[in-house]
Amino acid sequence: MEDSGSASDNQRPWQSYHTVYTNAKAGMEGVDKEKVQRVVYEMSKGSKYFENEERKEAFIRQKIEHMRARAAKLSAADLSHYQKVADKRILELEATRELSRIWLHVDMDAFYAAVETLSNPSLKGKPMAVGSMSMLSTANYEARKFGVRAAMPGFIARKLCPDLIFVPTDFKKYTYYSGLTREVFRNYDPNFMAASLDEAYLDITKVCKERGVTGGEIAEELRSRVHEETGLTCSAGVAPNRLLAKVCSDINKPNGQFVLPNDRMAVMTFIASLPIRKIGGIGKVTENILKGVLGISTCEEMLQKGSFLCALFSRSSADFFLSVGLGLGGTDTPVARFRKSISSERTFSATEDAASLYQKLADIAEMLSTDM
DNA sequence: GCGGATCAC
DNA sequence: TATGGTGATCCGC
Repeated sequence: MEDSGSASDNQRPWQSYHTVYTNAKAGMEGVDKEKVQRVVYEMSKGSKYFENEERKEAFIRQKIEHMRARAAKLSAADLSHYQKVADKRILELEATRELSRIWLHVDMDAFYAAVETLSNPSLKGKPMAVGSMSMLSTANYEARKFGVRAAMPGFIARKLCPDLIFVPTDFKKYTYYSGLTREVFRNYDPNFMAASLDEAYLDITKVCKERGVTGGEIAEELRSRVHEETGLTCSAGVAPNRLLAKVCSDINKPNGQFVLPNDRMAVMTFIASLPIRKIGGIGKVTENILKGVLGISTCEEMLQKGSFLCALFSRSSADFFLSVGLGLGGTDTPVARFRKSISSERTFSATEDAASLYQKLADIAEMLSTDM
């Protein structure tokens, strides 16, 4: 972990503001990352948003320092104790390993952008993003070559790619096409789990067995049928659990697939060199903390540093980290899921006018009431 | 139990 | 000019 207050940052200040848009995303392999970071920094510096990001980054650095100090204080006896704790947990987790089910994760390629291109074919081959000057939902692959990506504000994207075409979001359209894909999914697993409009998990164990085909063959067929029914392409991952299937669907994106066999050695080899940031649930903060405190970058290192993980983190966090190191993930078919909360929020420009703040509160409460 | 932080899409 | 909205979970207090 670099020290963000170092002299080198004063020479290249944009490198201290480096936590946004840095994780690898499909279609962004050839991008000049330093140029993108410089443009993002130039467009961001001085803004309230930027100040808040810096405040959050400073807080994380402080948290890392605190945890490093705790780690350094651990005695040999402590470490020996926590090594035993970790070894025991690893054995217990290993005992839960399930290799009898085949999971498929399907992920539509640049979904919103692809749908918009279907309804307006003149967009084909041109850099395009769905969203507004404030925020982009997604960008097509032509735009990604310029460093434009989902969650980036449009005004920065236009700086990176002056010819970028902006298309406003149209959820009705995406919901309709999502429904078409789900009709295809249903044929392979009637209990499939929708993760969003453009992602789903399918337990294809049964259909593989009944038809005497491999998971890879099902994935090829499903992707063809999705394309026939919608004109859209998707990518798929096949693996013994959902966590791994999700990682696999990203490997040959777009319009590709990757199969990880139901074999313990294959899983352990696959997971060994895998960057932890690829794992769902490990975001930029957790990545920074694990790297900064324990030097952990790959899943394999989760097991090697098991004693520290058990010493420094809660039981549930340590269990999650160790299970990642083992390549374990969900294999069950959860029953119906219930919504636990409902909320409404709106971003607005800063004001100290009490009357206007109360009015906004009333408006948002009204929207929430309508939703409920 | 609550509010803030983190994460995913 | 300008950096989203919804829902879930975890942690510290």
